[in-house]
Amino acid sequence: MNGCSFSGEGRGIGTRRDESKYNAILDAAVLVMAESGYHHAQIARIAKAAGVADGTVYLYFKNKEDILISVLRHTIGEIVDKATETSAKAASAEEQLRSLVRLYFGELGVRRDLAMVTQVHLRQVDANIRREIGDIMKPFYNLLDEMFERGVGEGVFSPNLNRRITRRLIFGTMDETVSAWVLSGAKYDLASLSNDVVDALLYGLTGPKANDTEQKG
Amino acid sequence: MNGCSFSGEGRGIGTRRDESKYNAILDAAVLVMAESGYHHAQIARIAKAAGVADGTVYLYFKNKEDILISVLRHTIGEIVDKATETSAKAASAEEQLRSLVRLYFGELGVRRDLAMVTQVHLRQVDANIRREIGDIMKPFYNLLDEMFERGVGEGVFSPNLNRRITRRLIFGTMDETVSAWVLSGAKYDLASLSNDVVDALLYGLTGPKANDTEQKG
Amino acid sequence: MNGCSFSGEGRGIGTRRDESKYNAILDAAVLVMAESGYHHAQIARIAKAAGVADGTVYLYFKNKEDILISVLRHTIGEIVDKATETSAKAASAEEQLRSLVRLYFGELGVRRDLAMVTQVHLRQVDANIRREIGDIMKPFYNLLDEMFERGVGEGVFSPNLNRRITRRLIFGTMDETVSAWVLSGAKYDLASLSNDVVDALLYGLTGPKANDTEQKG
Amino acid sequence: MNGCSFSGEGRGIGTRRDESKYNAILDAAVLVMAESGYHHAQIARIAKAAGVADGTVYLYFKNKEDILISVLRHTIGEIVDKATETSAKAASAEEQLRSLVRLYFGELGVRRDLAMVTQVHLRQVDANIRREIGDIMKPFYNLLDEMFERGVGEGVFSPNLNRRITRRLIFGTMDETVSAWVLSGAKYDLASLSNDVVDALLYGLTGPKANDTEQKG
DNA sequence: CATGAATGAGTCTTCATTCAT
DNA sequence: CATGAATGAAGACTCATTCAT
Repeated sequence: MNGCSFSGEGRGIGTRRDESKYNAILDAAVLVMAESGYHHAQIARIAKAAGVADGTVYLYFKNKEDILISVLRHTIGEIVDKATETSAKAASAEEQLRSLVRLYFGELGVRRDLAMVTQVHLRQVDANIRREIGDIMKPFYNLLDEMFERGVGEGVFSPNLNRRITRRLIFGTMDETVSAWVLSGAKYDLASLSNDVVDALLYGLTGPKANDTEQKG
Repeated sequence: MNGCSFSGEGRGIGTRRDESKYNAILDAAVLVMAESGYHHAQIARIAKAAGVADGTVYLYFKNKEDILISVLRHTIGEIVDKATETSAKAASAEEQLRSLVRLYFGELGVRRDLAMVTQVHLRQVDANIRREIGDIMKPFYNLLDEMFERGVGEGVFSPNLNRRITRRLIFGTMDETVSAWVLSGAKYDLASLSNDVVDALLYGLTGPKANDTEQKG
Repeated sequence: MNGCSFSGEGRGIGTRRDESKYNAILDAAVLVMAESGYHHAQIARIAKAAGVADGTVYLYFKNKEDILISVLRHTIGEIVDKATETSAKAASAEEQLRSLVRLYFGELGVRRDLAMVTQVHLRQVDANIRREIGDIMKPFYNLLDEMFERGVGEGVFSPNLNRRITRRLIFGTMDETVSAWVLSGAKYDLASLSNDVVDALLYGLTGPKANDTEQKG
Repeated sequence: MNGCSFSGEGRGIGTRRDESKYNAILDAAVLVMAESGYHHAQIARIAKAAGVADGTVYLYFKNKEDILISVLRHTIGEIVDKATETSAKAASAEEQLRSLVRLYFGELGVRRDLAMVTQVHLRQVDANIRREIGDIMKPFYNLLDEMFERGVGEGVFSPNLNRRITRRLIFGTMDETVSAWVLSGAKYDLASLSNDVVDALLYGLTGPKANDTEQKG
C-alpha cells in the first residue's frame, strides 16, 4: 500500500489530522465488525471501542461505508505490499504461487477478526461496495496474473488455460478455504494448508502426472 | 425437495391453500432481493410485486428470514434434484463433474436474478442464517464428494488429495466464477464456461499432461 | 339477567341464531381473556377455542369490545340475579350484606378465569367501555343501596353516612379483596374471607363497640 | 424518591444531561396517557408533546413501558415522600389516617390527568408491569400498616382485625373513590371527601358509637 | 479538532375486520 | 348461516448522521 492508504482519497475528509486516531477507529471497526457483522456494527460502538466520540468518526471517514472500504484498502493493501515483495524474491512461478498462498493464509490465519470481516461480513454489503472491493483486490489479481504468465513462460503452466478462469480457480479456492476456516471457528491452523492447496491448484483433481518423473501405475 | 417443497415445514405457517400465491411471493422475493439486496428488500415491495397485501405474506411465511430460506430451499433444492438425476446417468466421474458444473452454471446462468440472490445478497445475512444455508447446500456438497470418490475409484482422480481441499477447490472455483459473472453484469454466457472450468479443475494450472493422449491440440 | 342477556340488544347482530354457538364464544372469550388479557386476546384464538371460524364471531358480536361487554353483562348479570334472590330472603340488612359479599366472593372464587377478567383485564379497556361497565354494575350497586337503606331503617346503619361513600366503601373493599386474591394466584379460599370482610365493613377500623352487647377488654 | 428520582436507575439509559427534557417527556407522557390511555399513547405523540424527536425519547427511557413505570415512580414516589413526612407529624393514628387520605385525595384531586393515569389507564398494562407497580406502591402500603399498628397500640383500632383485610378496606375504598371521581369527569372536589371517607373507614356502616363521646350531632 | 445529544426517516409485524364462496 | 383467506392500517424502535458548543 504505497503511501496513499491513509484517508479517503480526495473525499475532502481525513486531511491527515491525527493519524493515531484514524488507525484507532480502523482497528475498532475491524473488531466490532468481526463481532457483529457490517450491518450490526453500530458507529457508536466503533467510536466507543476506538475511544473517541461518535462525531469524531465523521471527521476521519465520510460514512460507514467508507470505514469498511478503508479497512479493506488498508489490510488488503498491506497483504498486497508483502505479496509484491515476496513475489520479487521467488525463484520460479510455482514458488511464487506457493509463497502467495502461504502469505495470504498466514496473514488472515493470525487475524481471525480480519478474516471474519473479509470473508463473512464483507459480503453483507451492497453490490456497489462489492464492486469497489473488486478494485481494491485488483493489485492482488494482477500479481496472480503475472505469476501465471511467468509460469507459462517457464513452461510449467498450461498456455491453453483461460486467464480469467485461472484467476478464479486460484482466488476462488483460496477464498473458499479461508471462509470455511473462519466459519468452522478457526479451530485449525490455516497456514499449514497452503502446500496442499497449492498442489491441488497446480495439478487439479487428477493430481501430478507420471511424466513429471514417474507415473504411479 | 421432491414435490413437497411448498410451505414452511411444520412451522404452522404456509399451510394455506393457494399454492399459486405462495409461489408468487417467492418469485417476487427473488426479484426484489435481486434488485435491492436482502436488507433493502422491503416486505411491502415484495407483497406489491406479488400482488398481495403485506399481511398476506405472513400467512405463507413466518418472517422475512423465512422467505429467504424458502427461496433457497426451493431453488437450490431444484438444482440438487436435477444434479442427482444427472449424476446417476453419468458414465464416469469426469463426465459427472462436467455435468454438475454445466448444470450449476446453466441453472444460474439463465436466471440472473436468482444468481444475484445466491451469490451476492445471500451473503448479507446473519451467521445463523448462513448456517441454515449450509444445510441446504449439504446435498450438493455430498454429490461432489461422491463424484470425487468415484473418480478415485476409477483411477482418474488422485487418491492423495485432501478431501476437504478438493471440495473447496471445486466449489470455490464454481462460486467465484458465478460471482464474477453476476458482478460483471451477466454480459456473457455463463454455461459456456463450464468445460474450460472443468478442465482447470481436472488438471490445474499445469494443464493436462502429454500421456493423457491428446488434449485440445 | 332477565332474558335480554343474549345478543347485542338492537345492534342488529346476533338475532338469536344459534344460542349454543353464542355461548361457546362467550365461554371461549372468558378463557382466552383470562389467559392473555383483553388486548392480547386475539379473535382468532377465541374463535378456535369456541370451535368456530373467525368470521362466525362477527355473526354473533359486533366487535371485540362487544364480546367483552357481553361477557360481563352475562356473568355480572347472573351474579346480580342470584344476589336479588338472596337479598329477598335475608332477615336483616346485616344478613343481606353478609350474603351479598359471600355470594360475590363465592361466585368469583370458584371461577378464577372470570375473576381474572373482571378484576385484571377488564381494566385494560378504554374509558368509554369502562363507563358501559358501570351501567352493567348498576343493578348491583342498587342492591347495595337498598341494603343500606334497609339497614338505616332497621337502625343498625348510621344514617349520617354519605350514600356514595358507603357504596364505595363496600364495593371498593370487595373489589380490592378479589383483585388481591387473583393477583396472588388464587392460592387461598376467597369465600372464607367474607365474614371478616363484612365485619370490617360494618365496624371499620375501630371495631365493634362496647355497647354492642359487651366490650372485650 | 429523595432527589435522585431522575433517570432509569442503572439501566444505562436516561443518564443524559438534560433533566428538563427528561421531565418534559414525563409530563408529556402523563398528558397523552391521560387523554388516550396507555395503549393508545403513541410515542410519536408523546415526543411531539414534549417538543422532542421520537428518537430522543429513547435516550431517556428504555421503552414505552419504562415511561409508564417512571411516571409512576415519580408521582407515587412524591406522594409517598409527603405522606411519610405528614405521618411523622401526626399526633395520633386517627390523625395520621386522616392526613394520609387527605393527602392522597389532594394530590390526585388537583391533577386529573395524573389520576386518570393511575386509576384508569394504569390498569391497561400487563401483569408484569402491574407487579412492578405493586413494588412502587409498597411504601404507601407500609405506611398504612404502620398507621394501623399504631392505632392498635393506642387502643383506638380493633386488634382483632385481619391486617390484610384492613389494608384492603382502606386502599380499596380510597381507590374506588378516586376512580369514581375520575370517571365522573372530576366534577366535584375530591379532597373535600376525605373526612367523610375516613369516618366510614373508622366506624364502618354502623357508624360511630355512643360511647365515642360525641360525633357529628 | 472534538464532542455527544439530538434527530427522524425507515420497516417489520400484528390482528381486528371483511367478504367472496 | 358458516367459513377462513385476505386485507392493510397502525406503531414501537434503531441508528447513521448532523451540528451547536
